[in-house]
Amino acid sequence: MQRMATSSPPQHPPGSAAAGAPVFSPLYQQIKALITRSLQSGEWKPGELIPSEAELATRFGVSQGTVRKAIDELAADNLLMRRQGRGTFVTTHHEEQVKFRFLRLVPDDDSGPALRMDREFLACHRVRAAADVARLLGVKAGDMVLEIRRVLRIAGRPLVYEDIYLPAAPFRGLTAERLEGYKGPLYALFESDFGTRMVRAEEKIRAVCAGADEAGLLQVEPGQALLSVERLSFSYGDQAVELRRGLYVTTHHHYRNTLS
Amino acid sequence: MQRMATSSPPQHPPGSAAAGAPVFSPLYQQIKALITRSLQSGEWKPGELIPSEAELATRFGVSQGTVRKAIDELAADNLLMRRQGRGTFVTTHHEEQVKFRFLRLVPDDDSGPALRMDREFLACHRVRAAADVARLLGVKAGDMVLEIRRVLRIAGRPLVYEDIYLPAAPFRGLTAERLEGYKGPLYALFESDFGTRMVRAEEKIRAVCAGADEAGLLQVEPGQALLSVERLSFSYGDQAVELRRGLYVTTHHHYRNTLS
DNA sequence: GAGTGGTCTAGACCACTCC
DNA sequence: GAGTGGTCTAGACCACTCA
Repeated sequence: MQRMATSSPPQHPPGSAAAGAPVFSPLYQQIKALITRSLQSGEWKPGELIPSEAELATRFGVSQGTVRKAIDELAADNLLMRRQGRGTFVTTHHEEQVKFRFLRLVPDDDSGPALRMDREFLACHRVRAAADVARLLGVKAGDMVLEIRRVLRIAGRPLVYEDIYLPAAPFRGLTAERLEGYKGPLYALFESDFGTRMVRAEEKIRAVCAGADEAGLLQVEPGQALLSVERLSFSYGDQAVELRRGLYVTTHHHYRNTLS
Repeated sequence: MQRMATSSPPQHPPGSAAAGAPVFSPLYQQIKALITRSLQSGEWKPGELIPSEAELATRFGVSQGTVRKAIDELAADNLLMRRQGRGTFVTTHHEEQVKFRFLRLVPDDDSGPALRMDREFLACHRVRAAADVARLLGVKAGDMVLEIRRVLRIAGRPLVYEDIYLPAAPFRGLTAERLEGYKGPLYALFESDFGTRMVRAEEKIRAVCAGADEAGLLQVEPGQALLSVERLSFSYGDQAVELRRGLYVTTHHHYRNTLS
């Protein structure tokens, strides 16, 4: 492994990242990129054990400490999971603990046992992407996208209505039947069946009043306040692969966030 | 520095943290605790430079690498800030970049220049804590707390209404006049005048309909949907020191969150 | 007991900031 | 050039898991 030198002319003023300047890149960042590439290419699949630190150090020709630092950061980003004595594993959405990494809605009274969430799929069809959807997903306006609509219920009461958009190409073959038959989280299905792992997401949250349609779907009064959550999810390499527009009923649940 | 041994009887079954078992504590965690204590005691004040890694290593009798790992974690928790070539500084709320660490409301169209936020204080008085407020702040119901009410405006339009509760004791001397005269963020004032640093916070977010009073204060129609944000802020040692109930107008702004 | 990640050390050298 | 944090190495030992 070659270190990227701060090559020849040290002409650019200190502190300024001059245009196109060959900036210093630490070795462990390069290792991190190599590991990420192996994850992306499917060399190590979600849930699997990756080679030991010593093995990777040999493979990349660096010290174990350098591999360690790379893995540290990937673990901090939730791409890998370390387990002392066992090894380092690729993170997966098929795991109890990770189930609520993306849905941040929790019961106001969380003392009782966690209730099972029921899902009803209302639609799953191909449509042409509207301009805003296309822009966010990084496809051309009018390109085909998959649209999924569903309602989540808890103890029979509607809690969430979601409108989900996926680029058609990578999710070819995703049908209503497949959705109905699948038990786990949607992101686990995407991971298993389509090799697309959601790694990161950004949400825009606002309060809106329920319109007639939404009120009907969520069994609330028209005009009731609902939490509107627009989520853009990214896979490896910061590629946007899902747009989700949700309406949450927050009468007995709330969106939980931690600031630090 | 003594390492905490996994003391005598290794009787508890592996993997289970048996009651009161003297668990293994790495050296760097102990160093981290010592540094935190110095921060809490005011030995190093917000904005100040702390001793160099080498100096701390000597003081604590450990290697620089161990101090480094401790500082790494404190920096990740936003308690310290490293600056290559200059040193390590205590984080402070008096800094441009940190201004919006806690207020996550951003304009829908963030292309224009950031607009200045105007503040109007509606109240600042001592009241007896209601049961729920007392519980969250960790004081006894009926104890005195400080209540501050304010409205934030942007370009003259009301954006946020907040009802803030502080335990009376540590904030003795905080008056309406002091609030009016202060330019920076509230958390910067708390830090400078009362030695209380907000380090972490938890928010519960829901959607509510504006009542008559709230609609008046925020200049919206009664019944309009508002974002309700209840924030509990913590200082060093996970001590709750502020409860804030806010209502955000999200017609041209949204709450931004990142999931990973 | 072998293998894994986790901690700790000591030392070298690099990049950055400031005088 | 002195001082700081940032990177990288090599090696020792520890805690944990599993066979």
